[in-house]
Amino acid sequence: MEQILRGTGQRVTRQRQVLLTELRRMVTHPTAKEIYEAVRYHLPQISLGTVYRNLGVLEDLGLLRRLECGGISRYDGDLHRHFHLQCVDCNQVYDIDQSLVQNLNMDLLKSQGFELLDYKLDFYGLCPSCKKTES
Amino acid sequence: MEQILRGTGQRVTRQRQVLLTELRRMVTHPTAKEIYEAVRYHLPQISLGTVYRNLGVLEDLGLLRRLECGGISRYDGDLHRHFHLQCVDCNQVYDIDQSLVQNLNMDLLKSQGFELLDYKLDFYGLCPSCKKTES
DNA sequence: GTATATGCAAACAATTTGCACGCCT
DNA sequence: AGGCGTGCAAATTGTTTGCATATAC
Repeated sequence: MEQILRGTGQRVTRQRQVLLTELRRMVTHPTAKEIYEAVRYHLPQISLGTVYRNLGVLEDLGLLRRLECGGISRYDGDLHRHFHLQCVDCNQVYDIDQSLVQNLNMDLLKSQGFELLDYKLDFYGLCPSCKKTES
Repeated sequence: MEQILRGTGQRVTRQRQVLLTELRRMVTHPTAKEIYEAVRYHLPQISLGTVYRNLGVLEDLGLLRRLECGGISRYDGDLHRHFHLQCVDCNQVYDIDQSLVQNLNMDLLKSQGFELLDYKLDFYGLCPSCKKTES
């Protein structure tokens, strides 16, 4: 992270270091406020505005990913390509390994004149525990 | 639409009829406010609150789909299965035919205990016109 | 006639922003 | 030393909600 920040003329601050460290530790796809709470444990003076600003900076640099979950943003520090399943009952977000989806043929799109930069594949359904409760 | 509404004990109002008709006519994946403007042309007294309420109702009934685009919702009246490409430059949303993505193997997920209800595949990149301007 | 839907406006919640001060380089 | 980053609080924006009235059934 430090090299990437410095490479773009931006500064390595304690707030950014702690934020990314905490996000990478969390496996729950936290919201901005949840990240704020986690970071505040180490930096009691940090503000929510700084969290939002730095989430934006780190997202632009590709150091984290933002998920759109029912109108609010959640964040993911795991950069290895994978998908998500959001439970429509408890709203928890689960990781789905990319290998479950085969033959995503990206090249075809480029032939239509689009410059393809990224993609997101999201599933919606019931997680095993909610599925049990439903019945 | 009328049968589906009545089937769930809900009423067929002029607001709902015009809203869905207008949305189906629009090919631009409009926001709630854009839909409000279009509908207001026919129903000058309609309120934005009613538009939001009815977008929710019609979405729950599966009569339209909601897209999450950079923190705000856009709506799609085209129910045939297709994907979207959002231009990261002009933010326009383009339709991508499902046939461009082959072998999306949904069955594998179910074997892990999830009840799979829906999925969304979204691409991000540059549309042909923005791609030209960039270079 | 009765319950649901509407219009209006206020409330809400997530996110952004302006500004004076602080800290990274 | 200089400028980017921060904390704080206020502003903004998309969306939701309470309530009295209107309307579909």
